[in-house]
Amino acid sequence: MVEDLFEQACERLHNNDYKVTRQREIILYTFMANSARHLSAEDVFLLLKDQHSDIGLATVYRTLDILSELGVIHRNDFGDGKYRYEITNEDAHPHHHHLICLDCGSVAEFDDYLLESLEAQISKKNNFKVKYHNLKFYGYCQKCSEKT
Amino acid sequence: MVEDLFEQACERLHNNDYKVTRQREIILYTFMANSARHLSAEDVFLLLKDQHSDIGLATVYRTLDILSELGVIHRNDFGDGKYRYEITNEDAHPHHHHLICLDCGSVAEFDDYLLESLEAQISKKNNFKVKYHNLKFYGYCQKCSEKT
DNA sequence: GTTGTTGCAAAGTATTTGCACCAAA
DNA sequence: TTTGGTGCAAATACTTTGCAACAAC
Repeated sequence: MVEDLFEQACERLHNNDYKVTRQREIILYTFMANSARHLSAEDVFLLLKDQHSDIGLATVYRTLDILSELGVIHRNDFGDGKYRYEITNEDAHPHHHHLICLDCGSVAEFDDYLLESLEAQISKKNNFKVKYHNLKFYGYCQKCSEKT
Repeated sequence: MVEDLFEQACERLHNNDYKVTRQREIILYTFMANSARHLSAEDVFLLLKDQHSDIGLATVYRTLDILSELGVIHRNDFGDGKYRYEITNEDAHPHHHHLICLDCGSVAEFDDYLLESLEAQISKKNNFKVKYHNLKFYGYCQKCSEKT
């Protein structure tokens, strides 16, 4: 299962004339090992610092670009000034959206099940070919609600 | 109607111990005169350049911060690396969401009418106090679809 | 008069790029 | 061997900040 994800990612790199380099493998593994988190480029870089201090920040940025272009990881913008990425795993963790706490910044998730029909309506009404959508709820998580 | 918007904005400034300065008035008028657009800080600055070249870019940024904090304008992030603002006008142009073209970057709008119930569900299920939501559809506008 | 505001230039933050060297296929 | 990838440092893009002069109330 986990190997599948990795193999799939390598295949996509191949198919798009990208090489499977040591750096890309390591970054991929980092995402697989942190599938519950939403990592920024800096986060990834810091996670690598101990074991793989030779990998530069620019390489991390370049790899994140490629992997998200290929759909291997998904790029999120939670409005905190940097992109955050998570590995795409439609089997174990299908398409979902985010609940972002305005107080502590924590990010929770919820499944996406009723945007499909809305997407179809929108497409028709506006002559707009929807490729994907992005839904975010901002508010206060339980912890932060209780503080007040 | 238009004066109302302006008066309301000034009132909110007052109520929050902000002064109603010449610069803030001018920037407000700029938004009212461009209500159909989604202006970045740079856009506003350039619109002012001819008639009001004395207003600095930093002032524009500071004013946009305050006005969006007060809800007079609304801050959007369409993923092109800068924030874009539009004036809030619940009467003439109620709460809405955006269709962003992945090709030409144009932004169209659609009304928001069915997210309310979803919001309630989410709140209950996740113990999360939703304050607001943000829905974006990415895809191709009619023009760009026809090019291919 | 008091206090918040302004313009400017400098600093900050996230990201991208040029280039010589290096490694995957 | 060919072609794309890498690390580094410099560059870029957007935004924020320190500060002395200034304007709203």
